[in-house]
Amino acid sequence: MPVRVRFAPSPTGPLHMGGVRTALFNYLFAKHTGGTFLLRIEDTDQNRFVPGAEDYIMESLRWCGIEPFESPAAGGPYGPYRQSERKELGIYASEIKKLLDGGMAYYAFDTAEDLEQMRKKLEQEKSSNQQYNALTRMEMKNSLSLSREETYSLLEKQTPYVIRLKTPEENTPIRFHDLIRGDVEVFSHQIDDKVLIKSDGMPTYHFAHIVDDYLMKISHIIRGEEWLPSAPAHVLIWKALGWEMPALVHLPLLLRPDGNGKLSKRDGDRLGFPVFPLEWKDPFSGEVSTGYREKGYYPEAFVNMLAFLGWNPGTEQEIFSMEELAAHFSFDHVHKAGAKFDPEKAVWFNAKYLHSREPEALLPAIHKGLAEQNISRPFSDEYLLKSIALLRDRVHFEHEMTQKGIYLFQSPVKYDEAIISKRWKTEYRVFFEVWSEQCKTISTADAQHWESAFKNQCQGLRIKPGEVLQLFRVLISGESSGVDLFPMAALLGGQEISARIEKALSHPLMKEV
RNA sequence: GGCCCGUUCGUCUAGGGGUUAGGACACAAGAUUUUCAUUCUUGGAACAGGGGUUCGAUUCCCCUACGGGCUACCA
Repeated sequence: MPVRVRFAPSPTGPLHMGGVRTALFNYLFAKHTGGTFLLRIEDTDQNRFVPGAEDYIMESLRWCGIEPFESPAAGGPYGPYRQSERKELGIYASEIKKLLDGGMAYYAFDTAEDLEQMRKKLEQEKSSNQQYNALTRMEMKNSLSLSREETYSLLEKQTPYVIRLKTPEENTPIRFHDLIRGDVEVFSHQIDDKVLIKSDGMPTYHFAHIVDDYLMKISHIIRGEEWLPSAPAHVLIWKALGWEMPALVHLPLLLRPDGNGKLSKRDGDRLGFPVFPLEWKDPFSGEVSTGYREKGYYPEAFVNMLAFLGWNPGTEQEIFSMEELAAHFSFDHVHKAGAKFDPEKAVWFNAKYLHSREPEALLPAIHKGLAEQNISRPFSDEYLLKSIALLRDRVHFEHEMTQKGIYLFQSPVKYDEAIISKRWKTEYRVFFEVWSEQCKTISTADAQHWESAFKNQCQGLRIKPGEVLQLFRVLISGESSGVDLFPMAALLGGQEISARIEKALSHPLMKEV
């Protein structure tokens, strides 16, 4: 049986990184086995529909390089790929009729108030069972508790109803196998009579996904662990429909970095990291949430990081391309426990990718960064390449090269006050005046030459290099730390260095101290 | 409350009846002959607890504790 897997999000908002990881594991498994990965939109809840969410999901997957072979946009042989459109085809209606006719599902007419009352009562009784199921349904208003005539009359009067799954009357064990968790057993009285068709005529997730997975010939259901508790009910539905079940795979959850609980949007806001792949603007509130893309992450790094949340290759290799990931992926190496997300490791992954980029490949990023900082002065590629060589390994993101290394492209406008007040002495003024003059005469781009010239002068004036080294840096860059000092001087050139020193020496900070 | 799933350094994890319990992130120290970063080296740091089974258990079984998930006409 060929492998066919699906990612089935509902368009109720932006896809969060946990969802992306579920999509990724589906995709990797498909690629690994030579199978098919498809995207199905589960939009059966009309109340929660959010405009733009479906496009967001598609764009997120595209950015990550997780392209579905079949989808609402790409089409495919098992369409349509939106459940709302499948409903129009009458697929769910014909299947639910089989269940109704076979006595495996029934009509229920209870109102919201009825249900609330039942739950209250059960809670007051401290009953261990608090569900609408085999133990309680005969006390409710449905086609099982009502006479045939009463039921017909209610239906004729167009009384709102739902269709529920009829779980077994006896408390029988339901067993299933999960590729990650092994055998799981639950007793049927623990399961509720799940609503299969809502009063608006739409199927619920529980019913729709089973019909669609069957019709789309899905071989493996790979989804988050939050679905594990309802899996036994799904087993019952599969059996009632008389279909062979796909394999079940429940992935561990992504947990918040601190404390406990599922990763949520709030954690991102609070701890300052994105939880969404792409920026998202809420169409109702207008609230904007940032994304990994907008924060400057490479999609490759993001995917690599995500893959390692709950999975490992069993070796010590950590950097994997999508192809390598697919080649090595297996559920045998998926961890059972939830994984706490560590934003710092995400940064590390990005830096790792950045540091292995060829300098030439970083040219566009530098141009973009300079434009963003309104620096219009043209630089030669040679100059830019040398700057990249100096900057690349000390930053974590492309845009940081022109932010943290802005002094390579413009003369500093302010100086690190703390370091100046700590180190500056009046007698150094002479040193730097002499040094500035000397710089004018240095025309070489050889960093070694610059270093020995600087040290020679220190010796001549009986000053230890360590005393003035950092001041030299502050004078020409404004910063107390930065790229290698003498290569930077060599890059900027004698005239520029001299000009910057003179400009700095006329600054009030250097005058008054 | 009930049910299900889980538990190896702070975090992500490897391992699996006999190991100096391995790696990565983070952290600390040292080195690159005097800044900062990178890099390199080194270091501290873990098998939740209690019972079994066994010559031997971190590894297998049970219990407890703790954590998480689910408990909607949401997915």
